[in-house]
Amino acid sequence: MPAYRSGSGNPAHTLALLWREPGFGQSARGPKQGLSVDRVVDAAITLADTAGLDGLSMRSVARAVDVSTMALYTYVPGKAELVDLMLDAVYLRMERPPVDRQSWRSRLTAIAEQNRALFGMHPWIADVSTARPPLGPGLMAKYEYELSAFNGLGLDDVAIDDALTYLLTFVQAAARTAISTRASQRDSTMSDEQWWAANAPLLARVFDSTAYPTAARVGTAAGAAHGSAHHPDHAYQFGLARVLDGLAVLIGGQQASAGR
Amino acid sequence: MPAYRSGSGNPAHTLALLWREPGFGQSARGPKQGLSVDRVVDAAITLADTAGLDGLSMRSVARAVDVSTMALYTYVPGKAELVDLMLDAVYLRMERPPVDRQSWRSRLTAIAEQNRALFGMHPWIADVSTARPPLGPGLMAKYEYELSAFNGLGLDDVAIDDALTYLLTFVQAAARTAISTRASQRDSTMSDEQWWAANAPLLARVFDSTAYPTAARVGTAAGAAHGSAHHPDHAYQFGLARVLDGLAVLIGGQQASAGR
DNA sequence: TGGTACTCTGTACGTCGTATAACGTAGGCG
DNA sequence: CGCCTACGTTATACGACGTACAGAGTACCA
Repeated sequence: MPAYRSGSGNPAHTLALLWREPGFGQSARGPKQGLSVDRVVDAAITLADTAGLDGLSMRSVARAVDVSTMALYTYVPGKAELVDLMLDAVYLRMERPPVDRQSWRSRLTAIAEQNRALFGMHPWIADVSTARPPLGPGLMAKYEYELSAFNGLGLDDVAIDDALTYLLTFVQAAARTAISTRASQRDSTMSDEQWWAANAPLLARVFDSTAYPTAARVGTAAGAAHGSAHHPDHAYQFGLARVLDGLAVLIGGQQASAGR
Repeated sequence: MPAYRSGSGNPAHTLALLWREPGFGQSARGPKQGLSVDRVVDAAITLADTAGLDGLSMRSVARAVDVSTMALYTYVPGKAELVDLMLDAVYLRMERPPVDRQSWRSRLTAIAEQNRALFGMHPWIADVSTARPPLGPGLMAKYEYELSAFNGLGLDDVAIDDALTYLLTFVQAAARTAISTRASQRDSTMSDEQWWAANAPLLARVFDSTAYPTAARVGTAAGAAHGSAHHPDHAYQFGLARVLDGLAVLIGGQQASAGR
């Protein structure tokens, strides 16, 4: 899929749109606009939530808000900028409960969970390019909030940014796995278990398990341990524990919670 | 971009293709095939390396091997399966130097570096869905090899699989960031620094830095520390250190290497 | 020496983002 | 009060995409 994300277009225009600068929604002369940027963005988010970024087409958005396709281009310069606006909009709407929890582990776990929930509601986010993020009010609020979870840990500003980036990168990666697992099941009429089951006998014929003894042993063990169904969830839980343990070493002092 | 990856088609057919089962390249009757699956796959890899998965079209592959577009479909059932074959092919060709290094940290670092190099040579891999991997000889060899780095650490089979998955997921996520940063720079005529510079004054007008004090402070510090806000290389180094520290806790005994 | 199973080609369909031009509307100015 | 003009909106069109389908040509087997 094309890496839909602006950076492309005029940064000034995109920024003005993100912050809903006046002078972009209305001009003196001519007919009034029948819609608003927000209506368009909301419709697009709703569509993308069920169809994904590729299923999201300018035509489908136009149909949803009941205008011709090209009318959208008076609200938004193009699909890349629309995605920017969608992303900032969902960022802005995230819940941000107070972060006064005792331990930093529970604070960071909460941040991770909130982001995981976001990917759950809006799977298309996982496909949005992360370079050159939309510098809108949503991203700012999210960044400000998440940084606050790192207060009082003795990290300097640069380390705080690094640590947050690390945490969020992990959540995004885990979410991508979960999403693509779901997507595979959805558009193949075959469940994951059925797929592995369908492959097993053929694989047995073609695959010399003496040639790859460790792979055969570990793969079998891993497959048996979790029916391959909850695999993404398990990977998230395992990974988050590791991420926190890794950060614990950076933060120092705290004793890590071992065990799997 | 559509999530090009099979699982879709007939698993039997895909598997047979992956293992180059005889009976798929040649049939008794009719004209001989002028090409081979390998020629098609190689051409596709070369194209994807420079144009990405979206720039890779069946038409362009056909042009590269000098046949009509539809002739490809006698070698490969469709683009999804072609991508499966490409992925397994580059896996198979990875270097696998002996892993007898002393410390497990250097072993895992080597695995990470090899995968990072793979993403560097074949950026399109980062866009390939990870669910339902191509169960071909390349993946098997890679899996077998990478598992061997976890020998003798006292982890059980399930934990080994979890740990490897965790490591590889991290490398992929870091690679994605690096790749999309490069991509942004490539197709926007504006360097990352220029883009941030272009945004800075506009942002200053629209962004109330008293409303987001932490974000302003940390963002500035991070931006100053390394020339722009997103530094894929730094994020990789920072992240890998954290990943290893996190696994150290799991493995136990070893003292973690603190410090950033 | 057919017949037939196969390879390969060209055309066509429906999708996409968006450029372009035509049309309609309504406010500001004479 | 009425025209001009800037702007919203629409329909059409272009070139890309993956691939279904029908036809043409080829070489083995009976």
